[in-house]
Amino acid sequence: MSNGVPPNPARRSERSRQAILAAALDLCTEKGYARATVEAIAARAGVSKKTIYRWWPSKGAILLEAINNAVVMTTPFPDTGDLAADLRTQMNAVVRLLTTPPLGPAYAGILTEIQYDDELCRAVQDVFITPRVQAARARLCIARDQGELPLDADLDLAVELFYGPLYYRHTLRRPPYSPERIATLIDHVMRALGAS
Amino acid sequence: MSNGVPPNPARRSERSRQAILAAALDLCTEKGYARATVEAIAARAGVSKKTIYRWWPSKGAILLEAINNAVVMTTPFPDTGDLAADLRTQMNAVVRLLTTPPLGPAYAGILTEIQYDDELCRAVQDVFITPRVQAARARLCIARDQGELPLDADLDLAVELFYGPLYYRHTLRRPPYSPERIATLIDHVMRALGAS
Amino acid sequence: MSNGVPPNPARRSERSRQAILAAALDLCTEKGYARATVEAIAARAGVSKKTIYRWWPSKGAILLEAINNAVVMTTPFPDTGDLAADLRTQMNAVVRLLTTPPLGPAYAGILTEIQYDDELCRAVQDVFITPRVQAARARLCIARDQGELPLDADLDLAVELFYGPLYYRHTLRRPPYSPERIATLIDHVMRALGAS
Amino acid sequence: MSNGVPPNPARRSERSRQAILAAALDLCTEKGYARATVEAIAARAGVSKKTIYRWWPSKGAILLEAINNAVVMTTPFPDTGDLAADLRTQMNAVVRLLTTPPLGPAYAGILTEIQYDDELCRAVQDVFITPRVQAARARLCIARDQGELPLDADLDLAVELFYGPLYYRHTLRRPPYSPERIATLIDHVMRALGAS
DNA sequence: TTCTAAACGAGACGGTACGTCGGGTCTTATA
DNA sequence: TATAAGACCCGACGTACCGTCTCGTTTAGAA
Repeated sequence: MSNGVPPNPARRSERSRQAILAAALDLCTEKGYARATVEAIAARAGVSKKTIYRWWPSKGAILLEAINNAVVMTTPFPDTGDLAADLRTQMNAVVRLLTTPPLGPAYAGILTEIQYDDELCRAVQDVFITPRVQAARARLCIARDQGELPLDADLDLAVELFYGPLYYRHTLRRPPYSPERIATLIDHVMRALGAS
Repeated sequence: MSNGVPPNPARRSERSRQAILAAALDLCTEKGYARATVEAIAARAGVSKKTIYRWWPSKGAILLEAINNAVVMTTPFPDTGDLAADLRTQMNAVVRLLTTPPLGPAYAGILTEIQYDDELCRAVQDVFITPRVQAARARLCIARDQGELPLDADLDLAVELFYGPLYYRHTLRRPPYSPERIATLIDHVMRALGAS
Repeated sequence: MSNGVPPNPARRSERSRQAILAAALDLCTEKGYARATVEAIAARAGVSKKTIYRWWPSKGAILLEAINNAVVMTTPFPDTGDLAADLRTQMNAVVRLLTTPPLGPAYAGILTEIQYDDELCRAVQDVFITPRVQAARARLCIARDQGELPLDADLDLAVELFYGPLYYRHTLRRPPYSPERIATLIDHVMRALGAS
Repeated sequence: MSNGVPPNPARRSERSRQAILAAALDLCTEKGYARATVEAIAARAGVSKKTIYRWWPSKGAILLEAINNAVVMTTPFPDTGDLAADLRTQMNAVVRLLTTPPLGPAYAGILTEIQYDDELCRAVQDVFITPRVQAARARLCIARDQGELPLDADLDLAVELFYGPLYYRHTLRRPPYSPERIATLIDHVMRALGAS
């Protein structure tokens, strides 16, 4: 399936790479994930399809890189010492990621693609999901150590109780959580975890 | 863009309809949602593509009907008087729906399709999601009236706390909830809601 | 290929027959032979496709009947005693048949259809071509008997020399013969035949 | 309706082109013009339909090129100094073209297609008909200059008197001219033109 | 005059082919 | 040797008609 000889990254055109990532995000925003075809991305970026397939295995992979590029610098998990406040910050950011251009359509598209593309799924887990889940869990761990959560709190379940409803709404295309609703959600889950 | 004349349902071939629904589910199971093309469904069902497009606007619509056909008779929301037990029953059924052939692949495919297809999205809401959400909510309502939940319990949030984590796992392709884990989840959410 | 039981002509609906013939000619004129589909003819005539296929084996057969209906009463081969004049009359009529609505497009279409449809070809020969060729030959025969042509004139060749150029222009879609040009053509052929 | 960008002929695959032309002629011979569909040609040639539509607007255009390829090298209008003999040679070749595989079915099909397809008609005129008509006329011109025909001979009419009957027989699907009959035809037309 | 078998309108059906689109691979020329 | 350009094979799309086949509903000839 793959080429015999992998390309030499040293000779890669950074100019093309940036153009492709930008074109991919733009097209996702303008026409939606499904119509942002590799063909269209190549045309928009002024790039050959071959160049795209040389460096990425699929459209999803391009957008994963594009999103990661954009998000990586903006969102370490906050730690102000107030767990609920930090969760509000973070969860609102997730809702924004799921719903707001330019990243929203791209991320939503990736979430559909991983249902069919195992390779992409692995990549998304590795570079995107797992680190963020770990970060969230680590923040909860700190909160527990500082007494904001009981010692026996089920932190893995906690993560899913916090984020599950957000993804539930997205997957079923219900209206996204408002900040107020997120606050309510956090209160409930904290209570579920046995917080004071 | 649309048809001139809508077809006459009275003259519809039930034989073809059944063959199409069965072929669609089978192909979804065998080759996955993406490869279950309209072309392949038509061939498998021994039916012309025109017949498919006469009655359904898209592949997703076929599978929605197929799933609804299969599920409608098996799952009214149970009411044994024990809310937690009923939730366990129901939520395990949802996990099964999301993961187990022949319906799993089809339902998963539909959940991706509604991200792009507004008409299908509306149909899925109307015939599938909303009735089931309402049924769940109604069951919680009964539980509240019977004192299993406090009078001020936020039932809408409750639904999302129960089902959110299930869809979260599915959307991110994490391993599905086990029955034990579901029990734990239910315990936590009951506590979040302030159950005794 | 054919039905078990042939239909009973006594019970045939004359109303439908007329509507079909008219619709076929109209559609041929409006959209051309190729777009005058059986489907469109049925719709235009307010008639079921089954009714068409019950009485005609193909679109070409409909139009053959339509043309024959229209032409049969207007054109016996003229005989004024002046062969050249009669030929002018007749050949101008042929050019008109080949070029002028409502019969032109239909006849042109039939001439293409007989290249592929042997049954239609036989029908066209029997009901249309052969009688007219015979009539022309008969007229030439009379002319020969009356001394307008030599006794040894090759009448079969004559027919083809008269009509051949007309069909040549039609088949190659060159501009049709003008009346003047027809006169010249007749003069030449008369000379070829050895007329005084 | 038309394409955005015309393809670049320099990059064209000669291999595919040859395969397509050969497949088109073969299928025409084997199954007839009507059944030689673009789909079948593509399959036979081992080529995608896209490749066909990239370079030809229609099936007729393919066969026009195929025929022209095959005929161009074999038939300049002969000039042995004996007009009647040259006409015999040439007209027999035309009868063969109209009746004999592999070119006969293809040429016959094109002659029907040009009745509906104006673009193809223009192409056929330009690359096939007009040059050959001109060549015939030029040969007659030479004959006239050399005294084989009178100075005032109507050469345009002559061409149509020679070839008209051939096309007449073809269009009406009468049996093709035999060489002997062609000789008789030529004699008559020469006399019509006033040859000595 | 009534009955009844047919022809009828409507149009759904299984097919074949259409012309288009995009995927992923491969070739050619340029820098 | 990576690139832009883009032709290539392939598979699927959604549409158009084909000719066949039910369906009720007229309707016209025999009873």
